[in-house]
Amino acid sequence: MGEPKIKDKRWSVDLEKRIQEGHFEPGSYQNRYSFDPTSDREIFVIDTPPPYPSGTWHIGAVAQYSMIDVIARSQRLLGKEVRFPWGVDRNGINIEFTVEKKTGRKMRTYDRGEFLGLCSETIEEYTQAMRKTAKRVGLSCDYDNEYLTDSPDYRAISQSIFVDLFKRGDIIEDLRPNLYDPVEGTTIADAEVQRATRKTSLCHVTWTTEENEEIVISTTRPEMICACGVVVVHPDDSRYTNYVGKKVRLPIAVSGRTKEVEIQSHHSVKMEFGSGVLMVCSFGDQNDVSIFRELGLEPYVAIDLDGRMTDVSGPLCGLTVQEARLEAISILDKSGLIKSIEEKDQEVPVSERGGNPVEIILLKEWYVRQTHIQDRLRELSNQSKFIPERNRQFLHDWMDSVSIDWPISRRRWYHTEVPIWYSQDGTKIVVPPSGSYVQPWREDPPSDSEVIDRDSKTVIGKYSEMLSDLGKLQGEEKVFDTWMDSSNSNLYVSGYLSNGELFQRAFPTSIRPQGKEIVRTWLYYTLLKSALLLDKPGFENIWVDGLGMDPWGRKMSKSLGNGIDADSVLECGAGGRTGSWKIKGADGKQVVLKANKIGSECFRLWKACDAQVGDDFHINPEEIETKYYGVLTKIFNIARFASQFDVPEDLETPPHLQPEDIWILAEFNRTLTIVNSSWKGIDIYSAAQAIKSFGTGVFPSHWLEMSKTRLYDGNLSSSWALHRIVRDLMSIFSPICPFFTHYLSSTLYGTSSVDVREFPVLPDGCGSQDFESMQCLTESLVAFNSMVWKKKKESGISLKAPISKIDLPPELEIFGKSLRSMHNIEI
RNA sequence: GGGUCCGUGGUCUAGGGGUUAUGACGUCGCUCUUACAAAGCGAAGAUCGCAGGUUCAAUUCCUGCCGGACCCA
Repeated sequence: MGEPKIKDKRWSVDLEKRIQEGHFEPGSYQNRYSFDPTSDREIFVIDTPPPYPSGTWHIGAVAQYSMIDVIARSQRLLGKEVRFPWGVDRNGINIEFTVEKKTGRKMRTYDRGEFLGLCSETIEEYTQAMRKTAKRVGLSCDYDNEYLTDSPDYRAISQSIFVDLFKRGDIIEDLRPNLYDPVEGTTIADAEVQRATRKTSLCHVTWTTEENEEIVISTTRPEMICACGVVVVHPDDSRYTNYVGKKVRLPIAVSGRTKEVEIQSHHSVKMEFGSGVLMVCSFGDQNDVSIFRELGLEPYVAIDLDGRMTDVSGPLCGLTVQEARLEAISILDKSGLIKSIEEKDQEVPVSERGGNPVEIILLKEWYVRQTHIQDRLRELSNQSKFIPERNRQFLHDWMDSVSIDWPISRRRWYHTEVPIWYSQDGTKIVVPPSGSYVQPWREDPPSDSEVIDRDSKTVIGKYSEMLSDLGKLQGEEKVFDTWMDSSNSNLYVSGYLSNGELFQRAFPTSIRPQGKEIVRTWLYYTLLKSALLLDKPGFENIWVDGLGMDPWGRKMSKSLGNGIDADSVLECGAGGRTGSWKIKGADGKQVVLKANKIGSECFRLWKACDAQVGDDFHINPEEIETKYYGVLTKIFNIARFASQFDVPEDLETPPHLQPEDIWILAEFNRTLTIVNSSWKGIDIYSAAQAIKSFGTGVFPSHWLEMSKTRLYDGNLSSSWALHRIVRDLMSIFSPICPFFTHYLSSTLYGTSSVDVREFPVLPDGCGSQDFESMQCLTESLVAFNSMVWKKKKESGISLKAPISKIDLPPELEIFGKSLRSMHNIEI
């Protein structure tokens, strides 16, 4: 016994930062956390969500990410060889928007190469900031092998997979109606469409039949009359039975098409909407598209790629959609054909990224076929374990609603290029060899490229040998949807195309951790890829967490003004600074939240203890501090207390143990069992609860108080139990609070808890044959101690004052000496 | 319109067909007892959203409703 080896009197954010500084030293960091693909240990690959660098990293996302780190560390503790990659998703329209905003110039006013340079510079700044936050929150990623989705390396894999799927016929090109954002000039996928409520005018327009009968048609889109292919009524609607089969004249002039359309019946018409008569235009909305397909009608292209009306629209030609709508109303009004106009709230589809109203336009795009494989995909996905199980439903719901193929090409720039060149006559296609990254819009194919027949998709020769047959090549200008890149992440991190031996061992990827909001995109597309390429499930486990919400239960977002930046929470308390956050409360008024100290360890502990996986979690810094900082202080001081007693030479071999110590080892053993099975089952919450309740409850309050006399007397049994428990407690706690436990275990025992690669098991000789009977005493012991404490309180005497007339329950007589000494009981 | 989750002391939360419903924060009282006052100990505080139903028994299961949140059409 002597002075405590731990000098600090309490845990602090400054101490945490000091520990962190030493932790990222080159060398020691790699030894701890790098991944050895040739290891004999069981391989555990985590398909981490590559975050998109956008300037600030959201506290909710960081909270989620810190739990992925807990998974990584706990699997290391269980002895697995863990690959915890650090990937960054850098492709996409977001960074293009950022650059446009920063420079005040639209993308298309730039030279393409110049614009890419600007994007890449800007995203690099953001990437650096993000990596810093990742380290600050303690993510034990393999930073040295960082992957970027816009690197030639990663893009080469994307392109190779594209070529592979293309050769198999799973990727096709076709002219189809597509969702299109005319403002940003690009196709978008179903999954990227959102709904927005807008005020629209519902016009009731008078049309006349060939027999000069009047019929009123209600529409919110009079500018689309030029694309009308048919007018429909409900088959059961007796008001219009007589009209079916007749022809009506279009009420606005058109050019280059028939001026009349037929009235037909269709079950999709809502009789109670407007007049109950519907005009069906090519590509007015999704329903129009399906009716056109069903009736085999000839579509009219009314809107061009710039969002302007085409020739077919006659007097509206050249106007934007918005202008054309007003002009159409004005023309109809002048002809006296507007019966009335109603202002209505309408839900309109808008693009997720740009917020622009979406049009449906006929375009030649590339598609991944997906409708044919849904049944198989469901079978395969059912082989993965979902954590929690109920979140499987999100995937099933989405799969049920998939009805068209996935358009993967985009008319943007900062993305992976579609790796295709077309021959001069358009009948042949040149594709690059596997493993190369190409930019067809500015370079020629590599010499070892292949030539493929465009229709039959068969390889017809080598590019280098067919130069003369191809004529002047035309490089594809389109790029991939970003999900086309990020949906390869599991393949990439498991060694697909880069390390066949590893891939054999590592696929299906051990776990996919992610948020529930991207089930329909990232998860779905990844599973689709794995199914198409390998006919295998993508993952063994799929861990789907909830979302970070504000303290009032609303999703954090910029527009609501209730977002919190991650760095501000992690730094709160450093240098004694108080953190302060102004956010909008539930009533729209600004609320100021304050906390004095949080840091990464407290933050991680909070997330681990406070929210079950899959549940949305409320983020309130005040609460994080008040609920969890005390827990750290408590455990810190237990270690500090222990540090004043010499560590027994051999912590592997117990001395002859006394009943008090067998009892606490029994309790600890129960905790070890729970934590072990929780880590195995990727149940962070249960592990955290078990550790917290043992470490702040029965261990310090009852055993430690009861054992002080023996410890100060140099009793070996008690000091062995104390140190063995503290040491192993640090190990099992290290996945949640790595810096905290690293510091304590290194200081006390000379070995770090974060280096433990085997889950602790109590050695023989701990009296395990008595564990069961000892555990039965816990309840009685706790009750007895409380009774004495209460009695002293009621008598108004201090806890160390002597007390008499206290009888021990007979079953506690084996702890008699300790209890009498603890409470100063006089006989 | 569909799906998922949630409604338990002032606040947050655990649980789950059966005698006094878990824990934390806050509140109040006491205590600086050789780890810990950025702490400890103790106390008060809940008819478990509402209405039906199943049952000997419901806060727990079922149905409906009300309220909140998220996802989707």
